[in-house]
Amino acid sequence: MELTANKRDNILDASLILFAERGFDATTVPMIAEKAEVGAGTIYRYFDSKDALVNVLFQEYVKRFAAYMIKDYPDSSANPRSQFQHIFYGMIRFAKEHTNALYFIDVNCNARFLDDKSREVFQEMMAFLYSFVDHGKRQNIIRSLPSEALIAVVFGAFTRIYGLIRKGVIQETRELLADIEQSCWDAVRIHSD
Amino acid sequence: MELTANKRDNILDASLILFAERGFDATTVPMIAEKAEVGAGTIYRYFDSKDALVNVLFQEYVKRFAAYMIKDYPDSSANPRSQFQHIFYGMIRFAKEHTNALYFIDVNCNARFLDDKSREVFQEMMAFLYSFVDHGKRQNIIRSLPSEALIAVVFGAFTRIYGLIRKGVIQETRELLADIEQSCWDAVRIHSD
DNA sequence: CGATTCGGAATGAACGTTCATTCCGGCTAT
DNA sequence: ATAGCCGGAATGAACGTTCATTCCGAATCG
Repeated sequence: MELTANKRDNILDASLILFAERGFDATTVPMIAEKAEVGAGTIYRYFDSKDALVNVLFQEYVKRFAAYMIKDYPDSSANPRSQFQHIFYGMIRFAKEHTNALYFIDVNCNARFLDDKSREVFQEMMAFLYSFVDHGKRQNIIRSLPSEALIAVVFGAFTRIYGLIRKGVIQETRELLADIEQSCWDAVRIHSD
Repeated sequence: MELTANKRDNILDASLILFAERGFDATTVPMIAEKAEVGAGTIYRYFDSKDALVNVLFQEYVKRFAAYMIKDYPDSSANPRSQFQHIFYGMIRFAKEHTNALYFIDVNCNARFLDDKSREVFQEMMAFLYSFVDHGKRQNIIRSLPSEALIAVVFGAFTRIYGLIRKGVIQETRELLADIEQSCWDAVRIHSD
């Protein structure tokens, strides 16, 4: 039982690293098998196909990502500034622990191989972000731009930064992250000056 | 001669669309041939390999992108605010005319299939942006974050926005673009309030 | 308690398919 | 007429997937 669960996890872990490093199409099943230290056929004991595998992986991590942001989220009586901070630090915690997963989600969230379930799980996560943005816009604290655009700005900036951290170009320090958070907030908030 | 140049261009145009839509690995040479309305073998009359083709395409468009930003760039006596605006509107002009190319460059600027020349051309473009950021930091107008991070924030936000425009999720209006420009500037500048 | 049987998990060689690339017969333009 | 460009069938490598076989621990029997 232990070993069984372990192999499945080994396959998922190996896939995530390879998909993040090389992309889905450039990763072959034998590559995954080698990294997971299982036979190529074993992968098909746990997953119907390479496509099914990537979808399981995607859904798994999108759900976790959403959980990081939603956990202890200040309710709608809280001010947008602290809600933003909560979401952003949730993203940071996820990114710290699952840097490859963040990159994998980011690159593949519109990929052609995603099935309906994967798209649905992703949209659920986005719906949460829309509700936050709309709340802030109603209070005249967040810029009145399309919600998609505001989310794109923050998400784009954030994933890029973690791309640089992933590659070792910049160091992930508390100060840097605090500054980036402020920078992203300044991008979406309405300014008085 | 006319026809010859035309075929080469057809191949490049078809490749750009397909690489942007499906990605490099999921685009086959016969697909390119069909879209370009040439035989598969003809592609190899103009390019050594699929890899060589994608590198030519990448370098071509990175150079054009850089040209859009650098043309009429205000010299270092100008203030960073107007320099930023110039760069940003250069990016917008490029993105408007070559939306697929922007997406293609963005997604593939770290791809494993890029050769030394492609990386060099890309780095040249980045060097220009570094010099702008450093200039602004020295004048205490731009946040003292790593230049890579500041560029990533703006670039990440910008390419995401054009991703949405490309997909038709949001409309590309003069007002939206002006707001996004302001939003990105607010992300990198030092605030007085 | 050791020997034997058993069943499902694991394997990797082999399969059909599809890829990037080559090659050559025919077509075009002069 | 013919030189050279062109197209698409041919090719071999590599892909995702399958399946006959091996392996291994638990259950059963003597």
